[in-house]
Amino acid sequence: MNQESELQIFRKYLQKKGLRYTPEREQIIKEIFLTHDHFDVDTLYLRMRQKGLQISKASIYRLIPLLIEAGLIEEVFFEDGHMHYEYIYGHEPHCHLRCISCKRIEEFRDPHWPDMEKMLKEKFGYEITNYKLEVQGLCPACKEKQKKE
Amino acid sequence: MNQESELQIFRKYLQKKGLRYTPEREQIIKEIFLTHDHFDVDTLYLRMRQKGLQISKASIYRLIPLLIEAGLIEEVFFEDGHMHYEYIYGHEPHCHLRCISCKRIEEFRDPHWPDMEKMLKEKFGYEITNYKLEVQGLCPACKEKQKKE
DNA sequence: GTATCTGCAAACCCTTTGCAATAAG
DNA sequence: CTTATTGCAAAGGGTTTGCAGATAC
Repeated sequence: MNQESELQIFRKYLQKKGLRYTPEREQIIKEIFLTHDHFDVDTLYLRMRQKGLQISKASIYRLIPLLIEAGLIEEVFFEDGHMHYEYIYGHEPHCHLRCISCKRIEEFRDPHWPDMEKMLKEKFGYEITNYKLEVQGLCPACKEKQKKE
Repeated sequence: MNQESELQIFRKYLQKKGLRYTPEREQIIKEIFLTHDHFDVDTLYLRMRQKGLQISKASIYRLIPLLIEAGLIEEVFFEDGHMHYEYIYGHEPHCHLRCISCKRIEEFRDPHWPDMEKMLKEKFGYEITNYKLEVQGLCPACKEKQKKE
């Protein structure tokens, strides 16, 4: 569950695919691993630049599909014209509750998911690969603000 | 629940906002109302052109936020580089199960949602405006195909 | 009459891609 | 040594926007 083992998972994935483990890829992955927050390409890129790491955006864009296929990150939502990702490996699956006003995000577990998954398998015959429950609303603070207006 | 009443809902919405009910808007809305399928801007635009309706894409793009705010349509998912919408007014809320291979979509009800909504309100104090449960997987047909390969 | 709406084309922005040089295995 | 990867800059594609003329109210 430490950083070493996640890098190793990715190395194995690359090996299996005949792809290469480069310093650039290692730097990007380490930067993603640093936090469990959601991220987007531009923010990640700027964060790395500020640290003096010179990585091109193209390399980040090219790495993302690999990380998704390796099961390390996931698309979480599309907002403000670009995709947002989340580093998921080793973390319990969770859902997102977003405030439509201040964009704050709360995470929560869906206790019903195992039942739902079973139901979907039985009813539709699908092999489920992932699920995403996204709830939107007004957080308490923004609800207050609206009242005052 | 018929077409007339949905148009009226939209007219009221426009009136309240000081906006105008134009023939172009009416044509676009009627076209969206024709089917309950998911749609995207380009498909809608081409469908209208084939019928000889001359509407600019800009007008469709400008109308969409209004329809969402009026509660008539909803973003359902972002795929293949563009957003997909769904006409929701008067329809029971439902979730989507998508095949990652053939892109087929099944709809289903989430029987646990009322419980979840209650839980989220109590735990986080949010006023919930909408939710989206999106499940991905392999449909039975695509599962068969993969076995053979 | 006034403010909104339209179509058009250009601008925008995120993402992808072609290329020549570089580097991993 | 072969093939994948890099950075760059240009291209791509969906969406937004500025504008001038038209139109709803």
